[in-house]
Amino acid sequence: MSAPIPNTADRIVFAAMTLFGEKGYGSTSVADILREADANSGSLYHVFPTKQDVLIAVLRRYTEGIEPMLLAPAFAGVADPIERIFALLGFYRQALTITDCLYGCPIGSLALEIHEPDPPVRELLAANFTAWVAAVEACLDAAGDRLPAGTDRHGLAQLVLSVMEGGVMQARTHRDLAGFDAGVAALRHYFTLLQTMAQGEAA
Amino acid sequence: MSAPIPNTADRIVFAAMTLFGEKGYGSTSVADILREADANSGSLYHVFPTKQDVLIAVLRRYTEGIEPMLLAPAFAGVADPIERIFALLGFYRQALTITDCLYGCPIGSLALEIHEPDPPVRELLAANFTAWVAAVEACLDAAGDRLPAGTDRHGLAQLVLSVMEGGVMQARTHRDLAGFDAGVAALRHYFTLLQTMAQGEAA
DNA sequence: AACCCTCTTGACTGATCGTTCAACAGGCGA
DNA sequence: TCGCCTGTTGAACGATCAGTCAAGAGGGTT
Repeated sequence: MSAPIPNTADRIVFAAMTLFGEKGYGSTSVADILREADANSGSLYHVFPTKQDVLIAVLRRYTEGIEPMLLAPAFAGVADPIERIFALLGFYRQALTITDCLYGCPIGSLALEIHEPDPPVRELLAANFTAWVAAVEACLDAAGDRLPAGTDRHGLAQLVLSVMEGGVMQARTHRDLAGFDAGVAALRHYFTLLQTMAQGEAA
Repeated sequence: MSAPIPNTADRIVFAAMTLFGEKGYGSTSVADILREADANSGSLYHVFPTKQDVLIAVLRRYTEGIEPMLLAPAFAGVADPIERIFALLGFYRQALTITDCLYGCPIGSLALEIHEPDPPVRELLAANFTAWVAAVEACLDAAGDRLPAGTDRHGLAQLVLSVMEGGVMQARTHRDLAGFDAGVAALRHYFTLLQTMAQGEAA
């Protein structure tokens, strides 16, 4: 378990992940990636046919990282499934706080930046959203009959994603967390009403 | 009222508005704009010091266009203030439908693409969001006591913006309206619950 | 006519872009 | 020791980028 020395390919992917998150895909040059990864262009093109293949590797790593890097830390110490959803939202809030409202969700940024993405890129972006929504939906399932019977849990999970992405967008644009917080507060209120409804059903 | 012949500056702004919406700011070259506007580089740089000033002009035009180009047509024939909000969301849905889920909200796309925008750009993006939220908030105000007393109308309007932007993002990424529709349906349900609450208060 | 001013033309610049490639380094099996 | 393979080096390439500029067109004023 000693610290593994990252090989060139891993350093490149990590550097690209950082830079794509900070500056976006189009505004990050291959030269930027090489500088950040301390590598040469030949090494990059020995592993990745094109810059887009670096993006694909980055998106794959994001997909793999959802569970260990995002859900696990966000859910740590939170047992209640509905509170887990808000803990997840709190995780993004923290990222915004730390970076002065600059860094939000890299998948959302890339999804809107890449306007006509090649099929593999679009599918990976979609897969990231799907996995995120599935994680929230699993929390809703775990909440069992605390939600009204017949609740569209998948649709509700998609609403949670919209609240997160829309909140990040507003926070970044206004350099102010208010828009993010307002969305989360309204969502919280909606969940309260849903749980009240479910209690009424039980009686 | 005969059709005015657009001058070069207007043609450039219109071309840039189209292209920034289709391909984004970074992926649109000045040469693209000149081709679309049928103009020469000297003409553009005679009017606009830099490419960013073209973006600023585009964002100004978007701000001016919110009322006549967005709200007026979306609200046409819809008197009920709460239905107006959903008519506005329907307007974006229509844009997604027409363009096969490619074209969403240009302001949202630009807001996430421009990562460290110069102050004037960021302020114009923020002004667009502010005006949009204010329009929704005005509908909520017009709904009067159909919403519970003490409702945070500004925060609720920000939620509506998040639902729109998050829905557009999901629709574009999945090339499928389902994520957009699910968010709107959940929002509709939340509004129904709020109105039920308000009726209970009245009794 | 002479002058001025606004706007247009389009070739041009230097920088930067993504990408290529011949040369080379080092470990490993024969 | 030899060849082989994986991976590295960094100069170089053509394309494209945002931006420049000297020249001129066209209309209004004197």
